[in-house]
Amino acid sequence: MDIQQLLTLKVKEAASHLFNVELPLVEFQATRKEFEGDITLVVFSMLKVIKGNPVQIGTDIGTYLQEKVTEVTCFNVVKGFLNIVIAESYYLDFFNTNKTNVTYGFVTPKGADGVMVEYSSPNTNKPLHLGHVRNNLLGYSVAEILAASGKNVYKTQIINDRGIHICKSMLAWKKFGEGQTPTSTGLKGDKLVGNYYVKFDQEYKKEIQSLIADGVEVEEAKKQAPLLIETQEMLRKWEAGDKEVIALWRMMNEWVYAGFEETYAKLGVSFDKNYYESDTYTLGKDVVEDGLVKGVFYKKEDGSVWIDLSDEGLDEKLVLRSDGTSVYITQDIGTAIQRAKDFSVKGMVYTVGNEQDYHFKVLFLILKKLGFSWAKDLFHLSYGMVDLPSGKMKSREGTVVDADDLVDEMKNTAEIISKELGKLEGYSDAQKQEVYKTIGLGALKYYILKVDPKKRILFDPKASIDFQGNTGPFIQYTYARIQAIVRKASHNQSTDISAIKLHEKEKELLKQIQQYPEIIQQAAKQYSPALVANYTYDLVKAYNSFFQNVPIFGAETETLILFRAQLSQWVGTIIASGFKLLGIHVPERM
RNA sequence: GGGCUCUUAGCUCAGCUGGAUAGAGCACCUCCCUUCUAAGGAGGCGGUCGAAGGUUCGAAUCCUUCAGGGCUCACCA
Repeated sequence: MDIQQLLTLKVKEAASHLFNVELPLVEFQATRKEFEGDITLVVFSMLKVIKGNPVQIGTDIGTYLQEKVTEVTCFNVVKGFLNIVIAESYYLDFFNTNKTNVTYGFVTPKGADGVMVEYSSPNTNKPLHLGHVRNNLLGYSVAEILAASGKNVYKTQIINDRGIHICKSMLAWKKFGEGQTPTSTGLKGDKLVGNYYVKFDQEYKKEIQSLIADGVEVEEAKKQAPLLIETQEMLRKWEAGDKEVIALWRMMNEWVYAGFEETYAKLGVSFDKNYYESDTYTLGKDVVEDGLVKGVFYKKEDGSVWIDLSDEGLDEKLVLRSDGTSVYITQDIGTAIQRAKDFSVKGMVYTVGNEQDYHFKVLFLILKKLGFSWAKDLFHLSYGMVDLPSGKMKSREGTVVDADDLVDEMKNTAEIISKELGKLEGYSDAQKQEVYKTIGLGALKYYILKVDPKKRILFDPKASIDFQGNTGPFIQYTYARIQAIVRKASHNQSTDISAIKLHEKEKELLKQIQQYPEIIQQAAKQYSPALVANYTYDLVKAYNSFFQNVPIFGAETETLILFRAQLSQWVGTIIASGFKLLGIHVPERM
């Protein structure tokens, strides 16, 4: 039990003892710097239950706490705030009992409390770009955070490997590709296929122009263009299982998967299971039948099936076309049910951009109406778009920021700065490259994850990513600095530190560390890596201030040296732990 | 037009269920490397929290209206 929990109990006890009332909630906050104290009870919020003068009430409760709680040494009351001073022995105890606990802050998963996190879910017709990068980093990090908070987590993606858009790149390759392969061109498979997707669009536009020149109306020209007709024909063949088309589709998809694997490895993300839309796109139809029987859905005269959500403030939504084929949401219904069977999970998290907010609202509602008990535990991890200074990324206009290029660029920048500073003497080239990669990726990941997922990010590839201030490298640097201390320190763990007088900066650090478990829980509850990022930053700021103002190896006594070195080491461990939750590595030197 | 969402310092962002004088970083200006890594530290400058009302002991936070930005409202995915 931490001090806040203990005090909460005792304040309730005081209220019932002194004022004969039951307190519904007790509100604490950190004491502001300008006042004496460690933790502050907000008396104002209790006035609804306890009538009287807040200063008097605060004083009465303070007196009670000082008498009954050994950790409380003294207190003061300012207006409606009761500032409580906690004994140093409490912080030293906290240090001694937790400093070597490697899973400090983590809750071990128990039982079948599983949750599935879906993220990435790319199309196989073009390479991953900046938008996917945000998606991947968010999904991966949320999965890590949920796992740390005590859940069994399964990471998945659903690969959109079929449909008219996939046929476009296939057709373009067939017509204009001249047998090019990743091996023959030296291109990554996803890049090669992406080029043909672009090629399709170019040729398609040419055909439209020439039709228009022949006097065809614009809309009509778009429909009549031979390339489009051929693509539609190809899709029909694919659905019919045409051997030649399927073989082409398999081959090109394999190229893309190899390319994606490379990018995922570069980003440091991974999945426990992949789903493929080509396997799942027929799912959900039987559920619609089921829902019809239950009266959740209804059929219109033309045979199409709908759900009426106007009671919920939404519209009517189509779930099956009049020709009996399924739409996007039909598949999602089927896939969700499939997954609930595959892994017996309680919750599912969908990492998908906020342009699909409405879709997921509808999806979750339908699943609830169909009566699935797990439907209440579904969550759409909705995030804002990543915009460029020039506006939205458009693949057709070539303004996309490619994921691979971006990572490489970050690494190069890290390399340039690192070489200027020249702190890696003695490292082999391979070790140096590893450090550059760690720093470059750290900068990118932190930059994206420190922002609240809901907010959109304006990304300026040239100016956005810094290496100073509230950045990944700043935090990594602090870690590297601490490791220098750890290397130098003696590793005697058993010195009695109970007589130490804590420095203000040390106490500050211990208070910060104490918050870590709660931060993980909050971040999990809110699905927000940003909370972890900002916490880590605050911790590092507090450490740097300590580092610069308090001598470690120059301390007066051996005990003090050891304590400070161990405290440093612990801070380092928590930095590494927090960063791991963000999917960011930390370097031993930089 | 309906729905959802965002707007905090010149720029990028914190600010958790309403709590003390709204906080960081970047940029700009001062200082600090014969001490453990200066990718650092100490300080300064900079704010009518988009606007106006309301709720109350107290509002950046909750409610209403308005302005501006984004997304969305397909028998596309």
